[in-house]
Amino acid sequence: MKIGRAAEIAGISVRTLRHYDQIGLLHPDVGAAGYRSYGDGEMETLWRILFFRELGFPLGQIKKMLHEPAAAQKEALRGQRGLLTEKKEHLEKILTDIDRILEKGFEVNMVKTFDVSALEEHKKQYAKEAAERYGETYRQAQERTAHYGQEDWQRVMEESQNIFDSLAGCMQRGPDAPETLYWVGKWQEYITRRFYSCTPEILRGLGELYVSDGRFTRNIDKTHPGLAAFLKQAIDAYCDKPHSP
Amino acid sequence: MKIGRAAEIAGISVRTLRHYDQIGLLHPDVGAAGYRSYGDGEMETLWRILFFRELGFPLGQIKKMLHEPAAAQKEALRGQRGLLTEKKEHLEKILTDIDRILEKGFEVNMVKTFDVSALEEHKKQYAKEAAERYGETYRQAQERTAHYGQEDWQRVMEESQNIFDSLAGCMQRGPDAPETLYWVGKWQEYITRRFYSCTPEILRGLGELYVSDGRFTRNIDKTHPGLAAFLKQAIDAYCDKPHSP
DNA sequence: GAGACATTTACGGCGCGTAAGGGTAA
DNA sequence: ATTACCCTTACGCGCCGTAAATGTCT
Repeated sequence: MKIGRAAEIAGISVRTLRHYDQIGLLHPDVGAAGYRSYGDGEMETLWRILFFRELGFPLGQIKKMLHEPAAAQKEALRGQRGLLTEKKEHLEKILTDIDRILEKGFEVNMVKTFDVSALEEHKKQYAKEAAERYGETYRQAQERTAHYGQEDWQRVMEESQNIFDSLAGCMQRGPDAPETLYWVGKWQEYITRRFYSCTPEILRGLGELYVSDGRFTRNIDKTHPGLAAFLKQAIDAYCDKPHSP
Repeated sequence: MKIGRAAEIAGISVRTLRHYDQIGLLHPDVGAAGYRSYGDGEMETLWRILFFRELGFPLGQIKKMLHEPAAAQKEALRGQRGLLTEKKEHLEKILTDIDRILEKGFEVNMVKTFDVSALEEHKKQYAKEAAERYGETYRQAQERTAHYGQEDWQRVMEESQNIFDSLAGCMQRGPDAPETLYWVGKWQEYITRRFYSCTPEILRGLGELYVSDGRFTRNIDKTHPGLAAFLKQAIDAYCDKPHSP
């Protein structure tokens, strides 16, 4: 079978078949004139290649998987499942953002500053069980913010801006200065009042997020460059002191 | 502000900023020495660029959107929402496939041959309301196949293979030969018995899917090249005759 | 003059689509 | 000789990471 017919049967393009030959994914027999020839064996392999491709595997990995036993392939499937799940969750988060913007206006985007959902995401890398503990907190925030109107968001953001301004004013005093710690307390109180019960543990998680996740860092550093890093240190200092509730 | 500092504050790489300059997305001022200089205005623009980037917009589109009014931007957001929703649904479908394979084994993949969920997907392009009508059918199939074990699937696939073999044998007689129509009827009956009530309308939809969606075409043409196209014609002939139930 | 910054040019990676230019089979 | 295939080579897309070679500020 020549390449055109093989492509037609497989429902893919000739270019694709040549590409697979080039990257060593599927080498057909080659006749005297240089024509590629696909037999039953090649079509069977091609079939499996396209099968994995539909499941979202990159071609490089398919190349490795082809000659592995079924058990190893299932293992790869589990890995793939994890990857795709992450992608899906990421998309869901973006979709939530878009919906919120369409409903409440562009300004509401600052919500990210206290978004625990990203906290789950981040924590997964360190402690897997931690991820689920924030589920309830997340729902709490979702419920409460659902009732907020445009004006509420306006106020919410003013408040956070005030605290950030104050914290920025403390940056020379150091992250463990009494005044700094006072404003960290205010921040914790603000989140608790406006969104969800912000425990020291969650607060610490948010602090880490502020420096490790660009989206948060940007939001905080926007008006006061360097504040995110400072705030993280201040939060750590605050949580290490015995006076947190 | 020089490029390094700007990148640091924005939480992105220097390379990214230069890239944005190169593609005309964000032109900073340039000093005598060729150094790029980012002022408040540029940082504000950059901020908005990154905002849209987080929402999954391609840079090219961001470039256009930047100078549009908020209303047009919201319109773009709605479009983006649609795109991302499709991507998400695609991922969900793959995830379903993977789960089914992990549970029932690789062989079950042939299920696609009568997967109405893809039918929804396809119909969307032609008639939007049609999409929802298949929701119930889909759930029906989900429920019934949930109880199938490995052996059940074995039999299910043997049955479909038999019908396909018979249909392939009819290919010379033409798509409207009595024998062909008989086996089309068998196919409809088979789907109804095994998965969901297959109305002529759904059957017709499946027929179109067999030639328009590569995944289906491949599954059918695998053993009998050309059968997919033939089956579509036969289904059309069958549904045009008054003898369908 | 050393070191930390800045500059430019350019390849690579993914999965092919899409020419451009030319050989082969029936 | 035409037509319908086949071949190779190579650019392009999207978004930068990662050199490499060189200039500028303090």
